[in-house]
Amino acid sequence: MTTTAEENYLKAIFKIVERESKAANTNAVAAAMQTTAASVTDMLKRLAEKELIVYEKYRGVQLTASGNQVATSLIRKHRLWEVFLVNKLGFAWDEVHEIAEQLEHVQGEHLVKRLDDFLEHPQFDPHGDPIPDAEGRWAYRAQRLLADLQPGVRGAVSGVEEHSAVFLQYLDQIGLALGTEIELVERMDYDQSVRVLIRGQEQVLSEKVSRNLYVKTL
Amino acid sequence: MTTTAEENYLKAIFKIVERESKAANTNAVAAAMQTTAASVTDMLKRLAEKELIVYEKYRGVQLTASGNQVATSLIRKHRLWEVFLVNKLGFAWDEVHEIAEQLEHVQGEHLVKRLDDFLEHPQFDPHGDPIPDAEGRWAYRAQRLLADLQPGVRGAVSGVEEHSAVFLQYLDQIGLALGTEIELVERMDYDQSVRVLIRGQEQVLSEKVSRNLYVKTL
DNA sequence: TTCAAAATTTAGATCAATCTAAAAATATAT
DNA sequence: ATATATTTTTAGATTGATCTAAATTTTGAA
Repeated sequence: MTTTAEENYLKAIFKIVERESKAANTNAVAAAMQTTAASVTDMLKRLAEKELIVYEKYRGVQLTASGNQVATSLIRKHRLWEVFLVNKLGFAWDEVHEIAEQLEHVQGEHLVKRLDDFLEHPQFDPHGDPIPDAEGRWAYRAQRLLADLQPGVRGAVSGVEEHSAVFLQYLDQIGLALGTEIELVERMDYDQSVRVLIRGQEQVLSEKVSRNLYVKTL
Repeated sequence: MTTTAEENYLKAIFKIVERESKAANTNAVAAAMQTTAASVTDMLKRLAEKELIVYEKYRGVQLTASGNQVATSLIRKHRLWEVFLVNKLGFAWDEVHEIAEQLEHVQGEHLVKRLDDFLEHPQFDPHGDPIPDAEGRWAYRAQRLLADLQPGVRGAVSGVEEHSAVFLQYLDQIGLALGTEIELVERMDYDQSVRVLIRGQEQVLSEKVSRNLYVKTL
């Protein structure tokens, strides 16, 4: 069927198309896959041959229905395995990406279904990202970036935009986890940093943090 | 480090050397890996280059200390994942081999340790095979083939020699699982089939079955 | 609008893992 | 002990995934 390399390309293309709302170009895919544009062109030909993508030379690439199905299933598996690693094996949220990256390619009849049952059908992964269901449907998340909230608004941390270990560890350090209540006290005109209230404690978060933190308002 | 293909060769060599108590020859490895002797020779050169095996042309192959460590770790991971699949996800014992074959190659710091903790340090996998500990030590199993027991001896099923799905399903059908108590009533001179007592019911098992079933005598 | 810069593709290699067919080495049976 | 059979290795290809360097196409700025 599809190789691991092909699957990783499909996932990368899916994410680029989702983010940019247009066909993914070769360089964007190369950057995402940490490889060269030439390698990407080769792979795109193979994926087009298998009708997993629609590829027009020099014009970028999009997923076909079956390519989309493969990518969605991979994201589903990746996020379910992340829930397993954190909730069952006790990993921290910044430690699970690389392992889930491998686990998502494990094939086996009923494996995803049984894992999903075992985990009791989680809707979100440990970073707050939605887990598509078995039919590929996505849960809608009523959340906003901390950067977009008005002063005085309260909410609970519901996800992160950036997934780097260093950012996640920083959040740990300042006592922010999924579900933590947070109130935006004031946004500084000078540098767009924000004063927030976390467990009765006032703290200052940089604009960068506020642009990478999702909050579900209460 | 080592590729998945290399790891699978090391595991195959480990098992052949264990079974035959001598260097594994090319054809035996080819049979185990379901490939050609020529492919095996190629791979042996690469593995010898990496000092994972000791390979003398035309004289067979054995594992070095580091090759042995890799193979043992793979078997440990394979069997731990099988325990996970059966005990946690609810798979049957004849359904888990292929999936564990993939899971054993997943790399990740602390993954095996955390999985082992989560499973509460099982000593045996769902087929009764011993799981080497983190230092590569094997649990000793005081078990004998049903075929080697004397009439009148009672015991509990403790493992299988053959691992095929069809054999395991046959055992399910006749009500034999790990731990099931069984008594050898009589061995027939004619065809070495055995009359056994299982949960008060007498049944006849073929010689073939008796040669593939391990019993821990009481 | 044209031409240089940027993006992309093509050409030609390389590497791991495999194959078939042929050659060489080892084992075995008369 | 020698010839035949078996086992193993070598030679030469192939495939997927990658690379660098060169050629081509597209984009956008003067």
